[in-house]
Amino acid sequence: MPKPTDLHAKAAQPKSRKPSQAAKTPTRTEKVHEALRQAIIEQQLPPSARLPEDMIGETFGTSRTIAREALLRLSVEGLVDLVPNRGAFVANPSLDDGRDVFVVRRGLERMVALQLAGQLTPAQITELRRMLEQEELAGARDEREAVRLAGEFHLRLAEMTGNKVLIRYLTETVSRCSLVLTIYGRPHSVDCGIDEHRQIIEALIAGDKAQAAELMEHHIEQVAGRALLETRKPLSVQDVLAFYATAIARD
Amino acid sequence: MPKPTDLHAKAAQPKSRKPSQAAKTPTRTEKVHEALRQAIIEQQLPPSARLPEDMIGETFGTSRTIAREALLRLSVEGLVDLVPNRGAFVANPSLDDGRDVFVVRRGLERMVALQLAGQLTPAQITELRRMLEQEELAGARDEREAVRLAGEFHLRLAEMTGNKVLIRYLTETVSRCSLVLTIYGRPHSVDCGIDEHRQIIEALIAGDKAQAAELMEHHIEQVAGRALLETRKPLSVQDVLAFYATAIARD
DNA sequence: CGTGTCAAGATTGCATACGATTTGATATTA
DNA sequence: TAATATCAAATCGTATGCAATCTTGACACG
Repeated sequence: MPKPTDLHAKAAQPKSRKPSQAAKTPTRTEKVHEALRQAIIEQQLPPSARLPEDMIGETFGTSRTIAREALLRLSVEGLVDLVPNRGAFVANPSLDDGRDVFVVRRGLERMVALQLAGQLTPAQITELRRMLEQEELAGARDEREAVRLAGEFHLRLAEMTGNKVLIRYLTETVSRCSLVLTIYGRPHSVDCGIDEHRQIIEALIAGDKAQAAELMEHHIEQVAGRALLETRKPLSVQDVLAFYATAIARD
Repeated sequence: MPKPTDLHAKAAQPKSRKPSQAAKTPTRTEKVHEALRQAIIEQQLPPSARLPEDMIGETFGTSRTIAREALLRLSVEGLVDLVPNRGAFVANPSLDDGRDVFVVRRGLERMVALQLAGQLTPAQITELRRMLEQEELAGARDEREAVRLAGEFHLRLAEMTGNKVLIRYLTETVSRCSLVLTIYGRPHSVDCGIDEHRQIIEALIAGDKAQAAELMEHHIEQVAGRALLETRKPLSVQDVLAFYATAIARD
């Protein structure tokens, strides 16, 4: 590779307006991205559904360019499969893929717990307690809301670490876990045991790192177990075929 | 939000050609993406360097469209900062950002160790041993090569878990760690202690999960420590200003 | 009746055009 | 001189067009 001397621009400081920029990012791409994201994890779009750029553009009143960018972002998040020259599809992770996501999520949540134990501010504690109440309130009544709140809880914890990388990865894996659960989970049992959440908070407040990490891992294990261990639902056609395919592939 | 009933396409199976597709993905976007990635983590492009779409397109003989897509991908990897209406810049993570990346990487590497301990096949073991030899060989002589091999080692371990999510996240964090080290590390000390690598492999073979995890975490800690603890290099202008900015922002 | 071929249609890959935004320099004014 | 207004250059945001590629279904053939 030739040294791209052309690219050696002088290092200009990108006016890092970290404090101010937070407010606005309502770019059209973001909008479409978020909308699709929601649609997917709320099961409005079934796994493997086609997502042609044209149609998305039309639906949102923009051009293919925007749709394309949103799809690209979704594909790196793992919510969309981008097949070259074929188009975009809502991801349809195999059971194994699902397990992988949960494994990583468990590890990430463990990091959150370790980092937060004994570090919560009073304000954060009251906020978490309030979220817990809301969960209880919605729990019995509104299924969809309960699921949303449960996810929110985990995300909020991640945010409290202040670790941007951790936040992004956890956000992604939570989304993907939702998708996996819509495929393999039972029709929305309350995915998160509220009591488990409470225990976790207590451990975090107590500052018992080991205990908090343990509880958190166990909690995720539970959620995963409810869905993935019991292979109630029939496997998708893809899974079945994939099984035979790999069996055959052994040369 | 109106229910996008239009989007309810019938679920078409995207011919998941998992076995075959692995070979080809020489799309132009990928090429540019990879080239820029290399250039960045090999310090050919200094942090905060401008990366205008036009210029990149010209340099690689394609249009802005390609450059744009590559930059977008790089930005989600955290190697590039994308400032709306201003353009793309090589990322210039702050010291805190750097620490965050290392924290997450440590956790991810721990997952790798836990999952691999006692699970390595004989073929994998010999491969790892061979890599170790190569590292020793290059170690004293070629700095750049040594760094590359060290990264390779960690990536290869991740790949052996077979966990796609873990692989992706670790790939990303390794890249970002490289970038951080180019900013805050001393001019390329051999970033990975080869002996530490050897110990890790032994623990993995022995199947001692706790020991392997411990060694791995310690190893990453070492690498991070070599760079981040000792704030030898002066902080970047951004860091300094950010410090004063937050001091002032306290209203 | 199963299979191979091929053309039409659908959809993406990529390039290009044009308006919008930002920036920095220059001119203007108190 | 210092502050401000104005303008031109650079660069991005977005839409759109055309060629390349893939899919599908019809049709001929064995």
